[in-house]
Formats: sequence, structure tokens, C-alpha cells
Amino acid sequence: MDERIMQKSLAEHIVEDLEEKIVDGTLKPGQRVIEENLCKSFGVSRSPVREAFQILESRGFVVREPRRGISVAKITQREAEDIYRIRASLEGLAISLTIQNKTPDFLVRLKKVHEKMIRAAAKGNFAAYQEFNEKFHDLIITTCGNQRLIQLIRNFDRQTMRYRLAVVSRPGWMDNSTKIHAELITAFETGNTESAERIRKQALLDQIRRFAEIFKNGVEL
Amino acid sequence: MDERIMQKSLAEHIVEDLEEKIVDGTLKPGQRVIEENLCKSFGVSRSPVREAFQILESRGFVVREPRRGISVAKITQREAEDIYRIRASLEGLAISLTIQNKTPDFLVRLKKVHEKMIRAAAKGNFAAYQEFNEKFHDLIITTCGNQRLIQLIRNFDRQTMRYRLAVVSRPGWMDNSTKIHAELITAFETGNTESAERIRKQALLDQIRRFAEIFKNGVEL
DNA sequence: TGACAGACGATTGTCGACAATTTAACATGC
DNA sequence: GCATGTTAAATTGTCGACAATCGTCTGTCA
Repeated sequence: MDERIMQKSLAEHIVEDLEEKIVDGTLKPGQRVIEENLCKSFGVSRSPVREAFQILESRGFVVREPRRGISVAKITQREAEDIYRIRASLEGLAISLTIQNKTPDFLVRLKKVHEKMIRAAAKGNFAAYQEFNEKFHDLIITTCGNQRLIQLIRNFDRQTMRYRLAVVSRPGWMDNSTKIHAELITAFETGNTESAERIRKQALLDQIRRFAEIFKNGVEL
Repeated sequence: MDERIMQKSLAEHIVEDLEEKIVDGTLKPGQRVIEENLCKSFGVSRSPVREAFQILESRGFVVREPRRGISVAKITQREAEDIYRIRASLEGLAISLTIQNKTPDFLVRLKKVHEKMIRAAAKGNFAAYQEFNEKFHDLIITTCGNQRLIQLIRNFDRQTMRYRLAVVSRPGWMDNSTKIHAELITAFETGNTESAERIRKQALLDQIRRFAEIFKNGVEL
């Protein structure tokens, strides 16, 4: 190791890199990951690599079989359902807290993102739409103020993100999504907690059905 | 290391031991924990100890300041509130799932535990009452069938467990608790999901107030 | 006497090597 | 030809040591 300029732990870098590769599909679910290979490609020893695996395991991105090594976590249909049910509950809570905590500029910012989404949709710019979609929900979540809750939701989101493409790349998805966001904004404006919660929960629960279809069509786990 | 009989990882043992010590208060919140000391007391090298810390950190029992080492996690009043809000939401979900999933013997077993609790209360056996109380809720949670949910709730429960004593050792707590359990059982019997959820959520939210009092009275963080 | 600089000690981050175990390959016998 | 036992390779679990960093103590100077 020569570069001592970086002040943030070596393992963290590996975590970020691997998590990104898992999320974007470079590393496939079920794929075995050998420590030593990573040591070479990162040019470090096994200690930070193992530490990184530990963190990734705790976040649910990899699984470790005691003497068998590490592989990228698969998600069964059952687990996807489990996760989405939890998320629905958690995001419901987040929304109710956000409505309590919201400052005046929250709605302004939310609407701004929403408009950008609409413009992206009009241009058919799917990638941009996706990006603003994430920003939209992220804004709602982070405004809730409950740090642990934010962390939990973010993590679950990233765990299922690699299957997202299959979920969102369906005809009419953008239109449906836009409609839901508009409804959410209305609920936020009127401070209708119950309505906002219900809308978001339903949207997430609907995704469970999409997942079921995906699994039926035999996606690579 | 001489004993190679054990098949389950060395770090896991350390995790269990430390988590127990943190939960039961042997290790105080905020207390610094030095790796090498543990190495000596466990008779192992630093690798498994560090691995254990990694796991404990991910579970929220210790915090690591980048170059400063590790200390037992404190819980601020704010965090306690945050955690209990999340738990309320999560346990609400668990209860609704349990009512969907429950087999005939679930209620039988639940009632059996409940009766043991009442007997323990009659004898003034606080420790036994506590034990059955945990079993009561654990039975409800595990019956929900959502593994990730079970894990999450268990972990949050253990994180706040070290403050439990201060919460439950209040006059009238056993009576109140018994009453709530009776109501819960009724709700389970009639399959009244909404009622069961509400009762449990309220009980957890009430504990937030207790925590506020504890913090006011200046407990050791 | 008080503040600052430098050196020392303590502790964590990282490394390379050894030990243990699992997987795979191979040879042997029926 | 197939099953089975044995050996070899690959990979993980664990170890002790070195390097980097942070906190503290001490000594000097104003």
C-alpha cells in the first residue's frame, strides 16, 4: 500500500465497489466470489476484503456458508415478497413521520422533482425518469427524520434493486407511476396521512405481484 | 487453539458472548472495548475478534469511530424513540401476518404461556414472569413466517433490552401487561387483525414515554 | 505559570503465512 | 462400468507481526 492519502477505510471502498457490482448485475446472484481473486484485483490483502464481505453479508448482499465461502445472495420469490411487505410497512411509517416533520420547502422540492419526471417521461428518457423517480422517493424517506428507518429502507431498496429493471420496464409503468406520484403529492398537500400511506403501501404491494410474474417467467433467480 | 471439536466459527462465539454482556449490562453503554484485551480473555488472535466486532456493529450493539476504536453503543432518547416507532410498525405487520398464518395450536400454546405468566405474577416471581412475557411475544412474532421480519424485530428487541429493566420494574407493570395480553388473545381468537395490531402498537408506543422518563431521571445513557 | 512542540505509548489498520477443511480428481476393486 | 476410498488442489479460518495514527505526557520557552 502506497497511497495513504485516503482517509476513509480501505474496506469501505471494496464494499462500495462490490455493492455496486451486485446491484447493477455485474455480479450475478448465486455467483461464487473468491477472496483471493478480489485481493489481486484490488491489490490488497485478505483482511480488508474479509471485512468488506462481513459488511456486505450484514446488508444481505452476499451469503456465507460456513466453510464453503461466499456467494452473491439470491432472492427467492418468497424472500422478495417478505422484503416488500416489510418495506410497505416501513415506508408507510416514514410517510406518516414525513407529514409530521415536513418543512414548507419539502413540497416545493417534491413538486420540482415530479415535474422533471414528467418532462423526462415526455421525452421518453427512461434513465432520467428512473433517476428522478428514485430522488422523489428518497426525498420523502429522508424527510422523515428517523435515521434508522432511513437506513433500513435504503438497504432493502438496494437489495431488490437488481430486479427493479424487470419490474419497471413494463408497458405503462411510467404512466402509472406518474399518476401515483401525483396522488401522493395531493395527499401530502392536504396532510392526509392515511391516504398517503395507503397509496404508497399499495404501490409496493403491487410490485410483489410483478415479482411473482418475473419468477414465473424464470428470471435468473 | 486446541479445541477443534466445535464446528461453529470462532467469531460467532465471541459475538454471542459480547452481545450477552452488552444486553445484560456487564458492558456499559459508551464503554470503550479494546481488541487486544478481548484477544487475551478469549485466547484468540485479533482476526476473529475484529470479525465479531464487525457483526456487532452491523447489529447496532457497538459503534466504531474510524481511527478511535470501538465502544458499546449508547442509545439517546431520540434513538430509543426511533427504534420503538419502527418496532411498533414492524410488530404490527408481524401480528397481521400471524393472524393469517396461525395454525390451530398457536392459540393453545399462546394461552398456555399466558397462564404461566399469570401464575408467575400471582407468586410475585418477577423473573419467571419476564421470561414468559418474552416467550409470549416471541411466539407471536415467529408465527408470522417472514424470516427477515423476525430477525429485524429480534434485533431491535435486543438492542433496547438493556434498558428494559428500568421500563418494566414499575409499579403496576405486571398487571397492565397481563391485561394487554388478555386483550391480545381475544383479538387473536376472533381474528380481529386491526384490534390486535392497535393494541400491540399502542403498548410499544407507550414504552416510548417510559423511556423519556428514564432519560429525564438521568440513567447512565 | 501557562501554552505549545515534540516524543513516547497505546491502539487500530493492514499484511503475509500457516493450519484446517472442503472440493475435485484419480486410482482401485468389484 | 460404477461405486468407493485415497490423495491432491483450492479456499477459508486463524495467527502473529509490522505500519500508521491518535492521545498523552513531558519539557521548554515566553
